[in-house]
Amino acid sequence: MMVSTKGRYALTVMVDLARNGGDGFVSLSDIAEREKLSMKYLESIIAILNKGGMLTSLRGKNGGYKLARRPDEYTIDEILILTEGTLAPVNCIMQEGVQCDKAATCSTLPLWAGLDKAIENYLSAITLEDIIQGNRKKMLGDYCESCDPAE
Amino acid sequence: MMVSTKGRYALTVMVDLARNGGDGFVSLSDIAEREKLSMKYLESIIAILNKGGMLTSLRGKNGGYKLARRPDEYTIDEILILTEGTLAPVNCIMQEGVQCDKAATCSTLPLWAGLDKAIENYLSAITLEDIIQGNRKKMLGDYCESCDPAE
DNA sequence: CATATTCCTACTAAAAGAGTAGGATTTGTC
DNA sequence: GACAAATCCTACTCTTTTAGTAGGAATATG
Repeated sequence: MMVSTKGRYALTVMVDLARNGGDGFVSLSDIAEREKLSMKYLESIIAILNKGGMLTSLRGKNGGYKLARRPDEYTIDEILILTEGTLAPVNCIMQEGVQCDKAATCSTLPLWAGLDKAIENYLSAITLEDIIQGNRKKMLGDYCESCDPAE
Repeated sequence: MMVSTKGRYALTVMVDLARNGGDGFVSLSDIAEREKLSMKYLESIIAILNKGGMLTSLRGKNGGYKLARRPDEYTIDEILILTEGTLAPVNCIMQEGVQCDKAATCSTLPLWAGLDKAIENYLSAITLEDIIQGNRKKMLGDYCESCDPAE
């Protein structure tokens, strides 16, 4: 499993904020209730989003969170990488510098690199806005059965 | 991480067999030595490949394993699904029947479904033969720097 | 000052990941 | 028939990750 509940719930929170945010701040308890998720757990997840600059927050009564940018300015890629740490499908493909010592001669490495690219490709082409618009064509591509054939 | 050492080593074993197999049987100790992997661990991995019909085996002295088909008849997809159980990037996208109870209204589900398809698409288009041929163009696509621009 | 909120640290239980250990069984060779 | 080399099989262990929970401090509003 590449994306854990951490990344999934983070995305859910972002979508919820995009939908229910508007100008004001949305409290975490509201989000947790709407999405039927543990507020305590969401706390730890939203902290990552907040520290990563994805949100702005306000403490105290009537406080809460709101998106730092417009929904179309977030790619799914960056949300998931921030919360999951990496989206690499294998350990071979982690950070820039350090590589497996067999990397130079490894015949399967190009496969993993290609898979990594395919995933990044897909997830960086979709934005929060696409999700709240329900842009199934963009998300499901050729596999979308309920998409208008004309674009 | 979507693919663990189990899937990675399984692929390594398959590639090794494709390269060093020929007609005869190759012993696991040979493979482990060549690939510098724990033979005991490989034992449990190759058992999955064997039971899954990917290999034929011969017990006793001079025994070993060999591929059940030609290298171009194995997709990477099927090797990894057999050994990993699933390649689904999230828990939401597991088996056919059972789904999350929020599936009907979940706005992020199409994203996960699309990601799943993108992964399957990539991995089912590549065969063992592509790997042993070092077909970087196919594996790395547009990101391949050392690929011939003409085809 | 009471209350609703974010913020912060620490803890825990279960599952998955990455092997190890030991031996039973089979088969070819001397 | 004994031996050696191999697959086959069951069980165990240690570590890391996952998925939370618990409790309280800091802050802002009415």
